[in-house]
Amino acid sequence: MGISEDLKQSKFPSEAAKAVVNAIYTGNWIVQKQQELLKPFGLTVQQYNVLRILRGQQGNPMTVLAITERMLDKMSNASRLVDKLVEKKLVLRRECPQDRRAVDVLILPAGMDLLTLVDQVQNDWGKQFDALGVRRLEEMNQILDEFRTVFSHN
Amino acid sequence: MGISEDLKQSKFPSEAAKAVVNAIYTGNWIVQKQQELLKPFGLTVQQYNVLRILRGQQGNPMTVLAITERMLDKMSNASRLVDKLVEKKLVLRRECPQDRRAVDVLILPAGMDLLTLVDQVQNDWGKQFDALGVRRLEEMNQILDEFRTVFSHN
DNA sequence: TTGTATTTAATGTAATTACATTTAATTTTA
DNA sequence: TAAAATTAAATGTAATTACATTAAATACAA
Repeated sequence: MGISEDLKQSKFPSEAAKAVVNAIYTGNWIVQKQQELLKPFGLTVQQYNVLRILRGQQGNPMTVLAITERMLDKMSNASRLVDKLVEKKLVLRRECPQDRRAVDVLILPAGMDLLTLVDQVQNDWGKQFDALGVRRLEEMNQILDEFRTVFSHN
Repeated sequence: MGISEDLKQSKFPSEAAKAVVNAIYTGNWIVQKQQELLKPFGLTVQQYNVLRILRGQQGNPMTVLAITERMLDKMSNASRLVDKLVEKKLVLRRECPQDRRAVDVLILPAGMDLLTLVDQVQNDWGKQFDALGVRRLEEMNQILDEFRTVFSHN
């Protein structure tokens, strides 16, 4: 039931190559599930991610740059994501008084309310991973961190 | 140097929630690196992935559907990816004689040659993961497989 | 100060992706 | 067989993403 079966690929050039493929595949697999869950709420995964980041600031505003630093996908355009969320009236955008180049973004009550709804669904889904046990999940986090930090010198 | 620092998020609702975020982040992190490496060759990550799948068939043709089954991102449109590869003259598309609904796709010598070039760069990059040790990489693959199969009953 | 460099965000655009629909071929069923 | 259902791929489209450029504000250096 591993990656070999999922991708119908019996062998890999190395265990490292397999791990690379496995990590990408697992990430995509999760994102696709989340996408499904978010669809009824009219949110993309990226928009959801930005909303959660804003909530994490407990009502304090964040600049677009600060949001980008916390995003899972560094490539995506936070400016346009915020645009969409403003359109949906889930967040507020206003000029930052300290630095007029920057823009403060704040989550609105409607955004918080939507997150509350979405979280219920996402948490129900995520709960199933508890079956792995905290010990095993810690191990997974540890190993993924290690994997990325092989490159810390780059 | 873990996920907490990378995303500047000090705590997570649960170890499972952290693992979900970590898996997505790690997958994106790898894809971004690959993207960079592929750029000089004019290939997207998805196109590269399709080429490798075709090479894996050792010269045998594959239908578009068979390609889709092996793709890392099941969502993407193999038909259009093949289009791009045909445009670049890296693969050949022809009607499948057994089933005229289907289409056979074959990698061309030019495609193989390009892969050889790209592989050198990708392998150099991937080689650094060997520092983790085969044992540790096996553990990573095992744990990611487990993570996905918590849901095998869905 | 003034000119230069840097920072922050927005924008233009081309390409890609998501998703639904269509077309054509094959398989199943009545 | 003929009609209906299913399968495989292509296509239309709207949204999103990648990436370069621009615009505006601030910081820095001569």
